[in-house]
Amino acid sequence: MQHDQIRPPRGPADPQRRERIITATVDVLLAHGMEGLTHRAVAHRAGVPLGSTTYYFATLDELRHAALQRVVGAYTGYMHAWATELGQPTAVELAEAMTELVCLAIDDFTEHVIVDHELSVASMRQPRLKELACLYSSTTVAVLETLTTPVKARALAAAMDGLSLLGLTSPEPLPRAYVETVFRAILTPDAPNGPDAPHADADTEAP
Amino acid sequence: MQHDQIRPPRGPADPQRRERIITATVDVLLAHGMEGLTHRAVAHRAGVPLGSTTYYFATLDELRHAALQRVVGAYTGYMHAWATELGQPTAVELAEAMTELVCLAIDDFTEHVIVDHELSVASMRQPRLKELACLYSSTTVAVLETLTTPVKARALAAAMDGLSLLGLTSPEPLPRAYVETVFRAILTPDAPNGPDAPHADADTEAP
DNA sequence: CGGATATGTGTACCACAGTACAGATAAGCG
DNA sequence: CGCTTATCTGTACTGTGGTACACATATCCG
Repeated sequence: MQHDQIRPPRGPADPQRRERIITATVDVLLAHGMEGLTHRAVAHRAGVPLGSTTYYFATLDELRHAALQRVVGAYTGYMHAWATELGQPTAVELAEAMTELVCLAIDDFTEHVIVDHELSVASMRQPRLKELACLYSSTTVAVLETLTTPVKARALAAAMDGLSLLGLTSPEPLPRAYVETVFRAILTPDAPNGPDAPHADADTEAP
Repeated sequence: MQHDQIRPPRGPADPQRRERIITATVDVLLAHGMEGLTHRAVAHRAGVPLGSTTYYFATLDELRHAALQRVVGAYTGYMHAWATELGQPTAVELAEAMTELVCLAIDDFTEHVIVDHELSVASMRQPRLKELACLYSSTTVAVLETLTTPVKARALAAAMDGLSLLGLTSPEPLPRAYVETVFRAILTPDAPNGPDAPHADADTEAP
């Protein structure tokens, strides 16, 4: 406190250490979920001493929050890019794209989606997580609203969450046709499709 | 082992003790979630000594499983009764009934629904819970299939899960109109409703 | 009624994990 | 080059919680 120092008193030896800790935290979350997130697991993963994790983040809550922020950020970024690439799809195209999206999420981004759901559920009992969970859910609706009408966007968003939940819950993989019929039911009027008569391959029993 | 005893060697002093422990476990789950489920909390709640909880259930997993079974059972029972009472609704009636159902779930059965979601999410990392989580999700679809076409039933089920997730996640209560438009989007063809032009009051921003 | 056996419980052990903090280390300055 | 000060880390403390298990208690049979 001598010279009214304004700049940070000293630069840290490894300026990326904080970042690496967050990254490691995300990795631990993906691998073991909220339940498995511990200071020690993060420290091990990041290759830093245990003390570092509490040095850069006062409490485990803070650390978790920082990591979840990054996860949600990845989601919002991904979704915006996805929508941009889609342009102005027709109803059928959108149904197809959403099917692709959900199947990809379940198959290739399993851990990410699981963490997203864990965040949502955790936010139900921990108000401190509400904000992030809301950002997540509102992003979906906001992005879909650029592709269809507001009402359908809501329905699609809800269905998307429900389907990914189902896909990750059921032991067998969710049939692609199953997913697609749901989105078509929302996006295309009954008439063109036949009054709901299911496609031959779309009638697989719900797992 | 003297007389080849076949009947259970002796009746327990309090034959309802086991049941009371399960009930207490459910209560703890409702109040504090999976995270907060501990032997001690259950014992306290049930008014039994700590040892009892491990006496009747070898492990915490077992206890949790028994309690979740009861929660899911309550859900399936409720849903079947709900569908029975509905009879053969029109599309509009069904949309209304589902709106009522979701709003009621969020407002009056909050803790129950939260536990349901906790079960679903937990089952993603714990295969031992898959079976129960599946029973839960498949019940919804099965019940709805008695009220509408299979494809719409799936869409409704997915949307229902997504909406309750959203309702429990968002800080402000989910507007009733918001919920209803989603179900109407699935259940009623575009034409009669106007091509998706939202109702005046149904356009509340997503929370 | 007394002993044998099933039934139930209080206590203690152990592992895990969040966090505090005394010290170690390194950077700047005179 | 040594002192001061900020930066970092190893270790230890503490609370929590699952589970084991030695004892207590109750039932039944002879």
